[in-house]
Amino acid sequence: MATRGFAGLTLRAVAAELGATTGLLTHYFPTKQALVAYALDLLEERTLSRPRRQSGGGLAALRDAILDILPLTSEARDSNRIWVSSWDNALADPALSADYARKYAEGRDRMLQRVIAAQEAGELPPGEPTDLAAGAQAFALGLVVQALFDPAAFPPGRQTELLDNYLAGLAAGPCPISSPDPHA
Amino acid sequence: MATRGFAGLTLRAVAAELGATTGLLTHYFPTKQALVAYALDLLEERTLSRPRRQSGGGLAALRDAILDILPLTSEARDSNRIWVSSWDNALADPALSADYARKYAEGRDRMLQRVIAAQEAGELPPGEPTDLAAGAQAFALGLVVQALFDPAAFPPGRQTELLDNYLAGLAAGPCPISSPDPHA
DNA sequence: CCATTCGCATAACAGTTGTTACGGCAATGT
DNA sequence: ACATTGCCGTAACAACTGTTATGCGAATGG
Repeated sequence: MATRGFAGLTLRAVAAELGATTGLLTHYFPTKQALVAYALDLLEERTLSRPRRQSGGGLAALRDAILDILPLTSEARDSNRIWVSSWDNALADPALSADYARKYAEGRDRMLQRVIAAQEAGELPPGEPTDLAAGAQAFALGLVVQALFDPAAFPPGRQTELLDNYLAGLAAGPCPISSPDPHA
Repeated sequence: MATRGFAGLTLRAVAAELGATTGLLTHYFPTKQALVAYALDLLEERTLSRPRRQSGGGLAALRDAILDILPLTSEARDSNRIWVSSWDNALADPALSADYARKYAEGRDRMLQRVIAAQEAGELPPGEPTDLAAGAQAFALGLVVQALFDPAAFPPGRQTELLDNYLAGLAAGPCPISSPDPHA
């Protein structure tokens, strides 16, 4: 199921996996889209309510948030696999696209709170925190994609190494260099 | 085509877009997978041979490389849209997955060369350049995904702003903090 | 203990998919 | 001018899709 791709996700396949038939599925879901929507909601809820890392406040909390996203375990890999596969379907439907946009905006908000906390703790230099939050989520998402396609090149240790390097750069870095001013 | 998703990419739809029928397609391609493989190869070649930004060496070159990836124009948005949509199909086939892994490894190599050049020019602090390259591509990929789902929140100006902030952090930052040494 | 309702399997349905076979039409070579 | 070749449209094919209709068996309620 997590290995056959979104295109191979057919009602009969799901029913077979459940040891049931299509009758059950059509009895509980009016349409297939409703089923996949429910399944993805369930996946999101499950991963969100999964025991989260909580090794500290400030920068460590930001690190934890990203670690909770990365495919470091086989379970997390499957989740990300399904999620990435669902992007095709989501991009084809404007309503679903808006839903996904909202989800990622919420993700950035979660990052934002931790970025602000880290800044207040002095672990991150000042600077527009929303930019840092968006950048952190971009880093996480991009690393997820690369790790999914090349698990051998991105074992858990490598992923955390890259993350720690990224965070170290953030901590030492971003003096707010305003973009070159055309008129001056 | 770029808007109907990968699942809606049917032989008859492609033929209709071409003003032809399925006979033409089956005459030139033994199977559908061969067609999409050719189409994606063509897309890759076209975007790779597209006029690339070249505003300078070192860090500016790295910036250019990422700008060439981001969906800053409608054309680039369509390319990225198709590319992201193809991930579902690619993840379902191990051989295709390996192909994609190779492609992204090549992308990291392109980043790597520019990272090294920037380091030699003193525009980036020393540190493992392969890590920076992987991080830069992760940042680019993740920003692509977020921008595709929420174009309103990530207009071109916002994307370049985030990129410049990221690069500024890189330039000021990464003093090579080795990860905590267990035995010492 | 019987009537009723509900849950779900069975089966049929129309539509679409990739693929294959066939035939005509135009270009080409002699 | 004629035969031949290859291009490609037409149409058929089997397989499979989501969805709908039907019916049986068990649980439920009086």
